[in-house]
Amino acid sequence: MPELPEVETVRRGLDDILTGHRIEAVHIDDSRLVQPRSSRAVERRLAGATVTSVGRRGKWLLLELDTGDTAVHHLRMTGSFAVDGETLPHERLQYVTDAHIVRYVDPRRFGTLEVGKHAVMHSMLDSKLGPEPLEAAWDATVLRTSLRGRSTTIKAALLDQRVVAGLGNIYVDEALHGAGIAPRVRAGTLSLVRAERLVVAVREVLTLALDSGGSTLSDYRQVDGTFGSMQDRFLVYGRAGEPCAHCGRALRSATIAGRTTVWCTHCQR
DNA sequence: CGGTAGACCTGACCGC
DNA sequence: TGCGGTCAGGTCTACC
Repeated sequence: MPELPEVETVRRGLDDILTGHRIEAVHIDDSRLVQPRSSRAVERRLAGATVTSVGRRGKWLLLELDTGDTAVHHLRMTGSFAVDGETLPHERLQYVTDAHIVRYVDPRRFGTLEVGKHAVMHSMLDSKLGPEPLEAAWDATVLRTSLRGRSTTIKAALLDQRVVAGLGNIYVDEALHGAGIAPRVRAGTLSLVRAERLVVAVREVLTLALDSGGSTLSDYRQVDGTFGSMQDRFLVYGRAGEPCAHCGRALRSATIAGRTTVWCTHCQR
């Protein structure tokens, strides 16, 4: 589920709830969650720490702690957080703070939690992630440089977190539609003009999604329990066979880069 | 180097 | 109602 807009929405919710508060206890109920597996050690390591900020890098959430540690969550497909209330189905972890109980829920248990020293966690993320798409440092020239010589499709390239951090299957399809670029275009052949259009389209769709509180499909919701509304604004994702919003022709679907991909064969070249 | 399938899990949904 | 098949927002690994 969660791509950059959903993870950023969760970050803002967690920042409001956790920053400045002391973690009294952590309860982990999923032997797969912690990497590398030692739930009890992580529970002990986090207990007593105060959260100094909640950050995000790509699709990763970072709880910065006054102990010098960073707790790094990845939600994968179905992870989400909720605050207070009753125990939820598929609850895998609780942060019990001096003010709230923060619950991590993940039906499919793909999500991960890693805890380590601040510098270690940040360099781990930097080693696997490219630039943030909403930061000015990422532009058409940077994008073209990262795509140079790559024969793979633009769809696969945008899903590659080393090219740009935070896009997933939904927002790649939406951005390619916005930019008028077909998903099978060879990444290394993108002209500067088209790269500029793509950067603009990525920023537009991510900004719209952030303003909508993210997309709610089945699992995702905001930390306060409210739903996002970006799913109502998708122009291509989940709309195979429906008319293109621009030209009215039926949207086409195929598997590209191993993922279901939807696009308009007329508007996207 | 690059690409694609398979694995990791569970639930929802569809057709019979 | 129940069963089997298919699909899902992500990433990593094995293999060609």
